[in-house]
Amino acid sequence: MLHDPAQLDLMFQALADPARRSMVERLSRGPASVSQLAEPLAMSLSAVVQHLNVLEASGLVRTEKLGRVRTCQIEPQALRAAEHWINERRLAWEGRLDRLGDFLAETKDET
Amino acid sequence: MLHDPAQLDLMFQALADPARRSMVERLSRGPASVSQLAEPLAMSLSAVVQHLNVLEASGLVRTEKLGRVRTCQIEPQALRAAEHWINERRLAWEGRLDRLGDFLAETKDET
DNA sequence: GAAATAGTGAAGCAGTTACTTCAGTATTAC
DNA sequence: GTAATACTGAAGTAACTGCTTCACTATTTC
Repeated sequence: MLHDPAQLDLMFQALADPARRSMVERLSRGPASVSQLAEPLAMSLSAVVQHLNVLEASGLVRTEKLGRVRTCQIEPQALRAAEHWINERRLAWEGRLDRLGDFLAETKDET
Repeated sequence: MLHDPAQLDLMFQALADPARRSMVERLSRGPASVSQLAEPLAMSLSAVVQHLNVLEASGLVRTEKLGRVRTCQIEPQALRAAEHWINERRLAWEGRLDRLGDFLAETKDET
């Protein structure tokens, strides 16, 4: 699994923009062309292509060009890597709280 | 659960920086003061405070000042919100793939 | 109460980001 | 082969980031 810090930078950076998240959202419902991704967004096609390049560089999206149409897909492994990083930290924190709770409960028993 | 797009912007933006992720990592092992957070980082204390403000604005970290020491803690609910957003999209995509697989399997049966 | 500690706030600055427009290149349709 | 489609690429720009330094304010500690 990709745990390269630079890759995480790129993924979280990519997800930090609402236009890009809406593109990921759209792609989570199935592949789409650049124009289809652009359609609901209030910005030029050029801007959408630039966002798409960010998503592709982050590894979250893979694209393939057939004829004049560039078709885009989600790369679920990259999503999983980002999810995993967050999950690990949250579990570490929650585990700590649990152990603290146990300790306090035991301490209380002993008094 | 916080699904405000602007809040997600702030959270992902906050996680996009390696210094801030390292601060979250440190905090996942327990609360820390600003100086303790700064210690492993090769930057001024001022810079660390600025990163901390970003983390706090995103909701990922909560801080409390007692005397002259500001103690920082992870806010696991915020982590969970970010995790949840990613998870939903990944599951949508994977569910789609599964249904496509089923469809292809059925189609094959019928021939 | 003087000195050390812990953090705060503002100004400044180089680099990056999120767009824009405009001009271009393939590919496909008629 | 002409026109429409689907992008692509470069240049420009305004706003935002991630630092720095320096001056400062509270709190402890001795």
